[in-house]
Amino acid sequence: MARPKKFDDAAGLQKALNVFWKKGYAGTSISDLTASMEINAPSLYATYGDKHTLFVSALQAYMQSQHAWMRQSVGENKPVREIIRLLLTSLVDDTLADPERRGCFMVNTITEMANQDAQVFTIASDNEHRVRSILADLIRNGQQTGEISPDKDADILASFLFISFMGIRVIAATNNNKKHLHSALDVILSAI
Amino acid sequence: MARPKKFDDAAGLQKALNVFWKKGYAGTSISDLTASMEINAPSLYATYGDKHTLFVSALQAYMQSQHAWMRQSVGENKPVREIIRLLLTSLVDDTLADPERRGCFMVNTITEMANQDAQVFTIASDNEHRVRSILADLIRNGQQTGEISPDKDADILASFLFISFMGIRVIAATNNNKKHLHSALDVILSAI
DNA sequence: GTAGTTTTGTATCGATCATTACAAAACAAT
DNA sequence: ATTGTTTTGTAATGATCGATACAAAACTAC
Repeated sequence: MARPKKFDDAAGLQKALNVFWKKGYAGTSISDLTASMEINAPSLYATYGDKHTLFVSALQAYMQSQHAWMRQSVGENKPVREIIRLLLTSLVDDTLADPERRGCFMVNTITEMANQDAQVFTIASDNEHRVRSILADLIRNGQQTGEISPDKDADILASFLFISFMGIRVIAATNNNKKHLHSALDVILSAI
Repeated sequence: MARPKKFDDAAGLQKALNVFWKKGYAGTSISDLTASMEINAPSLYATYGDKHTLFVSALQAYMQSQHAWMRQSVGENKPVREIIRLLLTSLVDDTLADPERRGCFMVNTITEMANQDAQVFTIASDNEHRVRSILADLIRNGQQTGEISPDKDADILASFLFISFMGIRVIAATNNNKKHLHSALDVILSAI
């Protein structure tokens, strides 16, 4: 019926995501994208729309993978405190393991664009609500099992954890002392 | 001896800082800068060097003002816990008070450039060391007065606080619920 | 007022930006 | 083999990018 595509849409989106993640929105050119995705500009525009549309698609794909990781971790059959520790430690370890030290694509996008781009702002707000919700459910879970004091406000604790998540992602850009960061995680856990 | 300048160097640098703060490095054009600073491109280049040099100057000016604010707060004759609370609350309040919601210029710069720009990386690392040092001294102070347990590691607590600082700056970009954020500060303080 | 010095304004440099016209190419259906 | 459809590659669009050449302008010193 027609000439077949020689590239995979989802794989191309992932390539674009990696470029945006490394260089940011304004710092990424269409040339950067076409080079990494190994497609021509017309194919890029026909498949993904313009630069901003492609960026939003990449950001949403990233967000979904993050939520999936978090939900999977939260769903494991382990003590709640251990799950929180695993979330924190793998956040540190994964951030330090990236040879390009790109931090968190969502954090990078928030600090670059949330104050200028209404669509990005909406996505970031939505992300915050969802992550806080997942964390609050986890904490309520721990309150039911007796691991966490029922006197504490689960929503507030979730916000505290969310702040810690964001902070870790920023710190790990300049501090790669894993032992030291892990010690800081103990302090975070002591507040839960 | 020569034609006099019609603008103030320091004021121009502050204008440039505000533009970079709002739009980021890659998102700011020379036109943006000359428009805000109300000077011509040749004057800009003659006075501040090229775009990157000007950016670094702006970043260092911002960093120094932040350190000055922090040192002044830390030096006040108040209980240590109260000082920490004041640091945290004014961090939240100031971030929310900015009508442009620009967050923290240092955080924005780290997430945009620390993985790509060696000079920015060095400045960010230096900033981290200095701030952590100020916070660690403050905590050791509190340990001497008996406000903070001497069993705790002041350097680790300082890192924890630094993480919280960075996280707050990111969160406040999408969450402007002051009451809720202040409640999260209670959790932070409970860990000290 | 003239000479010397530095800043200013204008105008422009080549390079790159995001985006698209257009036609050749590659397939399926007939 | 021809037709119809979609993707591809090439090439180019006007706009803007960071950075500068050049000369008029504005001051001081003499």
